[in-house]
Amino acid sequence: MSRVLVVDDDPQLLRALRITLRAAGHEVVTAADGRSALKEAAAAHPDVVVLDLGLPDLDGTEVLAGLRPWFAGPVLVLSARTDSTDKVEALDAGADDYVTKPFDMGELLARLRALSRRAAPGPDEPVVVTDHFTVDLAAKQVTMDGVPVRLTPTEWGLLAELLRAPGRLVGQRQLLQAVWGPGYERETNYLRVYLNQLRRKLEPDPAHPRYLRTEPGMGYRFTP
Amino acid sequence: MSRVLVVDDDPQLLRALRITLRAAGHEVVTAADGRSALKEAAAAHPDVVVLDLGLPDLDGTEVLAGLRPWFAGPVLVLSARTDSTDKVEALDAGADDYVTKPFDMGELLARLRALSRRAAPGPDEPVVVTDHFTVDLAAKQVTMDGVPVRLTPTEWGLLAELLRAPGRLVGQRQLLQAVWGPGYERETNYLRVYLNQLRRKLEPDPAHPRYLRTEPGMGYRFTP
DNA sequence: GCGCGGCGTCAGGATCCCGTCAAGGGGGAA
DNA sequence: TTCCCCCTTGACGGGATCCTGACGCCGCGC
Repeated sequence: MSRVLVVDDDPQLLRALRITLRAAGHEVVTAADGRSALKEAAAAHPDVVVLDLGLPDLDGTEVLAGLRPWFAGPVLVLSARTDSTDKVEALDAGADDYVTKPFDMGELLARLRALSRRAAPGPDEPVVVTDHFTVDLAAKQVTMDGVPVRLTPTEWGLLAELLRAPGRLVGQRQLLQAVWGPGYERETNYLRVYLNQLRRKLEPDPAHPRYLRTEPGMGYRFTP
Repeated sequence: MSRVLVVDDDPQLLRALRITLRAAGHEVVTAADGRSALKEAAAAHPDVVVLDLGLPDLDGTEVLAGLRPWFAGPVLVLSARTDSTDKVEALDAGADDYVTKPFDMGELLARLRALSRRAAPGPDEPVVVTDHFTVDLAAKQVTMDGVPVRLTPTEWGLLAELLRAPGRLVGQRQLLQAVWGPGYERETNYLRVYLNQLRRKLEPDPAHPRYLRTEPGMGYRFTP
């Protein structure tokens, strides 16, 4: 049916999830910590990720942050923490659903079905190539003519959000919310400043953008 | 930001939701029972629906069933029932998320944000093709012979409203209200000006419109 | 033939939006 | 501590977009 990456450090729960998901017709890949989770995700190209927030090495939100720039599929977060601030944090960091432990297996499967229904058909190719520069979303690296280009975290977030939907127009609100978080939807200055910086670093002619184009009054668009 | 339809029979909760959602920058439409929910959904074209399962007239799943054939946006279900079989049932009936009452407002908003993030690539057909031009609603892009055509936000609003009902007549009042908002129903000048611009950009012979036709005294019609 | 309402067309000015630059502040590294 | 990088914020000029009014045309009814 689809490939699921399960990330959890509890071997017992991992085993139970593997059996249940297999029985439901999924192919299962597992990881027990954050680093191997990111590695497995890049290597196995899963359709869905089930992610436990309580990992030994990395914080769950760090894994989410490492995943989201290039992984377009749904991420379902598992956690023992029932506090709603934790939920809000994880959801805003890019999670699509949040289930508290202990949970019912049937419900988990139903939530996965609901998420898969919405699955973006876009190919989550971790590397974007143009005539002038190459962006490796998974490795967080940009190169022009083989020379690496240094981007600040904010520049990177903005670029990643634009590259996730090549050719599609991305509204300024969506960009602001994705990069700066909810509550910054009005700060369109930020977009102007950072788009300018990105264009200076990536565009062959920053005054006449070819890749990072502006649609006045609506948003921005990355055209390959 | 986006239009939310809230369906609940508890006036107090309805009021709280309305206030919270407004504060978060959403436009709010409400309904207190299943039948008016379906009517409102058809009339107001919401982006998201928040649906209480315990309604006086219809069962929540019936509302879902009535909504889903044509409504592609996210539906978040509210319910007092915590049993996981209820959750599975609702999720498999087409709900995208299931929150049990009582719930935290911040969490609800975060879940709505997560759902809206996914909303863009709908399962419906977001591309309209004619012999002379192609309109990609999701990417907000128009092309003629492969060459992109730039439209202003107002032109987009008008075109999108006309394309939502291919072949059907759209009244001027409906167009004005959809694009300029309530209170502009008399400004038929606007329609003349912007229809003119659209025709100049899209029609092969702007003087004799083939796709964006006028019905004198009634409105306009897009004929594929 | 005549008047009238609705529509298409055009152009000008006000307003909003975008690109650009530079200065200030905060946090992390040396 | 000091330094440096990055983020934020404000200001300004130029350009695009929107609104507005005017004019002429056409079809309809009288």
